[in-house]
Amino acid sequence: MLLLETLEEHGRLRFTRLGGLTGGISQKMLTKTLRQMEEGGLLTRTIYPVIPPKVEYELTDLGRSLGAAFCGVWHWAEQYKGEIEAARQAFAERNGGALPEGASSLPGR
Amino acid sequence: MLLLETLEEHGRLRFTRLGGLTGGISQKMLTKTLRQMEEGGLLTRTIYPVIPPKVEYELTDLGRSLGAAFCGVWHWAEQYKGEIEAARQAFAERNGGALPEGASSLPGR
DNA sequence: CGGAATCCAGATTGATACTG
DNA sequence: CAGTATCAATCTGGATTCCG
Repeated sequence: MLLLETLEEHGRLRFTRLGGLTGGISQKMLTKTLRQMEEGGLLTRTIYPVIPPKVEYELTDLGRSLGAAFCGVWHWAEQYKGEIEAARQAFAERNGGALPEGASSLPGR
Repeated sequence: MLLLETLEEHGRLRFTRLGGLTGGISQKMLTKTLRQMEEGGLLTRTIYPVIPPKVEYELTDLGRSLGAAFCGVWHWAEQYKGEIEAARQAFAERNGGALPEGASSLPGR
């Protein structure tokens, strides 16, 4: 979803730039995710046979349509982010009083 | 998403029934996922202190709103399912000719 | 019935080093 | 620059057993 977003916003991008703009993604996951998206027809991968290498990624129509489809979820998350946080607080308070130590159901980070 | 769907369709459901209707989910994942959804405020968990035990799950307004938000993605998947499959075929043919054995990029089953 | 606890194989991911 | 290769640490989810 993040890559979809970045590519929607910036259009055609090179590997390193794409990684930088997306942020917080390792080079390995970037490669893997891009390949998967290419395989699924969500984007095109264009290789320029030059030195140093240059590879550009760009969403296909299919990719853009998926981005559009995710808009609803995107907005939902934005809109109810606070509500979810509140629900979590309430939940933790409800039955989180005496946890066996380090039992935060949601991973830290 | 599957649980969201099932609960949207059938309303208030008991644990075992919910698992059965959803299909293909282990008891462990069912429990875990339901707890996470409860924690996020997507559903309510109602315990009836009877024997044998009886617990019912029902979406909250927040949960239903998420279900609605996913509609776009749901439709997208339905609509472009074939296109994706075709893209994968093309991809496999493009550079899948001489794979080092057992290199199907997508996990089989 | 609705879980919790335990075990474990396999998948995911980050970190690191190497390359044309 | 745009990867690939490899190792190690998690994390995941299924299967199974036990319990009030």
